Amino acid sequence: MKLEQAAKQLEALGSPTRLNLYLMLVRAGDAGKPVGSLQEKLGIAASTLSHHLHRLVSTGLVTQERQATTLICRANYPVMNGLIGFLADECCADAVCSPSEEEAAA
Amino acid sequence: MKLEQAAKQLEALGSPTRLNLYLMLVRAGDAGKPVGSLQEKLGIAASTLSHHLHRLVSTGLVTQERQATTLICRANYPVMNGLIGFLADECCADAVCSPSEEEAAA
DNA sequence: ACTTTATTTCGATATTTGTCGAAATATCAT
DNA sequence: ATGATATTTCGACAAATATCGAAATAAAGT
Repeated sequence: MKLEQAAKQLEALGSPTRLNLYLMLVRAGDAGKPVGSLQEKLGIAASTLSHHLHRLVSTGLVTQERQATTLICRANYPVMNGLIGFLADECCADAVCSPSEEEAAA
Repeated sequence: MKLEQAAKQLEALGSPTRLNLYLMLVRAGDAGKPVGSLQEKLGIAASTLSHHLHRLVSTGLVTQERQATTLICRANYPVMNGLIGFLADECCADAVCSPSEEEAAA
């Protein structure tokens, strides 16, 4: 994964509203959640939610599927795994990340 | 980890400049990097770098230690591990996130 | 075709962010 | 104390973001 892409995804998750939003979708699982239901729970204007959702969707972290007039949103797990992998890999590039260990570099 | 805290850390990493900065510190390992050296490599104004560093430090992702007139910066691995753990935990709350298919191999 | 429901786009505004240069501060050497 | 080096704080400004309400669009039912 490119640094630019990772930064975009991190930025997308780096707002309490959007992180909360994403977690709601994760908890909703495969069924996903319609936009309206998310809006009700978050208590923000529909236009504001649309803006935040767009940011999540544009990074690939969330997908959307139409079902009649409602839009179902889902967390995109592979993308999140890619991001976690990026962090884990880069974090451990030259260093030992487990807090228990201190010296292991060759 | 609280959502608010995780969002702050994600936001801190969610800028190409700061993510790059953090990765430089990770690669520097235990020795860390003085601010001046980081500034030279990044080619940004000292005051701008100071601003970005402050954001990383204030979330706990980076620590600083004075050595005479220079400030050594280091990546704070446990904090990063906490963040990765938060993402992994929340990501897998209700769903199967098998990283084995994505990267395991070997 | 018209209406209803669901969501987005538009325009406006307040806040936050990123950036810089200049001045201030901190630490050490002389 | 004075001077040198390293870094931060202080304004200042442009750009991006978050927010809202109103109007526009999409899809389906009547």
